[in-house]
Amino acid sequence: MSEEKKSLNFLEHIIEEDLANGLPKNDLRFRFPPEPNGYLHIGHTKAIGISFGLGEKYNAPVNLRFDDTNPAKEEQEYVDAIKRDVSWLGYTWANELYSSDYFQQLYDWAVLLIKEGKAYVDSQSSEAMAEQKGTPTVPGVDGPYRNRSIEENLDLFQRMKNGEFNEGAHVLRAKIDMAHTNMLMRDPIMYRILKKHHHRTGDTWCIYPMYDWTHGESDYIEQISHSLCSLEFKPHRELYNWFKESVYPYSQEELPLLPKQREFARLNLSYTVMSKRKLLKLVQEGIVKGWDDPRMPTISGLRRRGYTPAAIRDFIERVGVAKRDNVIDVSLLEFCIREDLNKTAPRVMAVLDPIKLVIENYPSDQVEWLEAENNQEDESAGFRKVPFSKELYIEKDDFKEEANSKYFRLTLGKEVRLKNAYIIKGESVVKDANGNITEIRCSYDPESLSGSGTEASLRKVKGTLHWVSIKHAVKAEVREYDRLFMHEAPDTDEEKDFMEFLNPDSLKVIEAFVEPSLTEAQTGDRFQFQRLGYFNVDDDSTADSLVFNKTVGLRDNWAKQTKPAEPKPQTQQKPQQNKRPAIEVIKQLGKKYTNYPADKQEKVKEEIKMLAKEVSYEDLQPLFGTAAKKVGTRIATAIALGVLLEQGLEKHDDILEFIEKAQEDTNDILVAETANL
RNA sequence: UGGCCUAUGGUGUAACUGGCAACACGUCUGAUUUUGGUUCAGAAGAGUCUAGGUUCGAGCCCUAGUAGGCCAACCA
Repeated sequence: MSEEKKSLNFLEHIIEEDLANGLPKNDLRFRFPPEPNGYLHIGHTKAIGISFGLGEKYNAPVNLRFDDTNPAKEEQEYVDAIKRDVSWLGYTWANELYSSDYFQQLYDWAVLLIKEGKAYVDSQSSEAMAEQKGTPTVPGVDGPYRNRSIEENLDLFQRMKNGEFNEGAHVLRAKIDMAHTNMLMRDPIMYRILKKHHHRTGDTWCIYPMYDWTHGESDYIEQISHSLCSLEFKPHRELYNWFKESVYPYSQEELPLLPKQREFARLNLSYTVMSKRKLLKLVQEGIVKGWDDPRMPTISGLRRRGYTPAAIRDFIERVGVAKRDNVIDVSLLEFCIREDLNKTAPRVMAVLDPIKLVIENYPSDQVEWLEAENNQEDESAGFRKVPFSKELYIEKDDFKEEANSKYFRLTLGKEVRLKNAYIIKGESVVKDANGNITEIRCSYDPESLSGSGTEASLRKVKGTLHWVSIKHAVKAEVREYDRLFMHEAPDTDEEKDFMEFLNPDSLKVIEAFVEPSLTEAQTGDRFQFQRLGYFNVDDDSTADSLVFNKTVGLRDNWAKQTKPAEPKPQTQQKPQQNKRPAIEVIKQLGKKYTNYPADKQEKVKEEIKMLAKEVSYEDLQPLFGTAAKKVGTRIATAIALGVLLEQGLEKHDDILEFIEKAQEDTNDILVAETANL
């Protein structure tokens, strides 16, 4: 009875392999190590989901460890926000820990490293050190303090710790190799003097350890088995290993397990940015109202926007884990939240862009409280009452004086159903002096009440409209959001700053009318405004002035048909394809050539001819040797060759040979293309 | 002119130690529907960056290219 096995991602493969090679399952331990210098965003959720997800999968502890080694940037406010966000997502950490808890241990180990000659105090300016460090292509050179005596190093380091020196006077460096191809191995700094107050250790320390030294050893101290981080830390792995192996002999009795760092590609989401620095800029420049602005990709922003933890976790699951750079389409995130909310959100009626509808044959003073189902996807959701009367608001978009048969909504002379109420027929319109419609007049069929079971009520009409009784309508502010940036990957453009792609219309504030039941709604409550989308009650909402956020719209096939004009944003052009040499493109086009239908082949052929004009004989020549079975490539070569010959290329022997072989081929196209060369 | 990493439909991820490329989103049909939603049925779309090699057989292995990413903070 094997449940179909879910395929593993590469991290799970690594763990399975370690387990198979004898790592006890009980030794599995993970960690999520945020620096408390900003708010968590959806990108972090991936890292959280990976490590906490693995913890859940293998029933292993996951530590929440604050990587707080830089007192200049870190604050308690961020610690609190991070804890709140991780909890909100529904994860439970085994221990709440701080790198700063290990400062003493780190210091003790550093002293031992100095004694072994593996670390030294450097007393140069940062500029001088940077110069000696070299560049990726130029090896570094040793600095003048590199070979200080162990005694001097010990003395200096001790005095650094005691606060005898000013910031910048000295640093402690690991002594590795200034000419190493990995720049991180060129005697990396382990400690710097920082006379700053730390949010946890106060003024106890005036030297603070750097990331590489701290992070790996914190993993080691916590006996983390798999330390998972994003790809940009790949080069750090070598140093991570150097440090941990250097320290291992000191503590192998108490700390037998050496952690293993592995790296995955971080998440990018289309039409937004995903770096704390850039998000902070949006906050500081007032582009958004704060870290929790519903347009922000922060966890707190998504939460305020109405996203659910379940939807976000589902999203992370679907996104997968691998090692290549990626840009996830927001439509996947939207799919996840719709899927969750569709099952759980109560339906209500709200009109965002109202126009008055008068039912001429409905008694002026009559009010009916009609039965409305709260959620047809959830039987337990029950029913509520909505008031109906002679004068209603409907959506402006839901009426046209005349329209073709594809338009299912209200027109003059046609019937539609009012959701939960009656079938109506458009009769006439009232216009102002400028010809704008100010009022729609209709008649209703008193026999057609929803759910009454009468023959009239069962009549099929093509459209159903939502509405709200004017007399009973409640005013509410609705905030509609659009993407923050116009560019799919705003921070990848080489010339333009990401701020240049800001969408000026990312927020639209609307005065809407909602059904009266919504006066009961509490902050955070989520609803489906029928036919419109999902909305939640914003933090700014009060009892007498409701504020809603639009979480996400419903899928809308009608809108797609109406304006297919929206040009597919050009941004999907792969930058690589733009810069690719013509010959490369020709090869690619050729490869698929034989699969294309005839008309497409014509097009591709023209394209190849265009490209061939940029190709030299030297480019093309190697393709003459293309394997016989790769017919497409040979066809493309033939087409391109034709262009070159036309331009006066001489027929070398290898060209003749190529043509000769092609003529003998069984593929008609190839034969035809080479026939008149 | 250096080192490291990556390359599979529009997007993202699969394909157990080589066996004629799967799933999801998106797109497009059709059915159902008192939400142009949901649900259901179906379709299109990749010969796996290129070339060569090993093999009976390569997305997986080897070689050489090409393209993209990361690396020069007393940040993490």
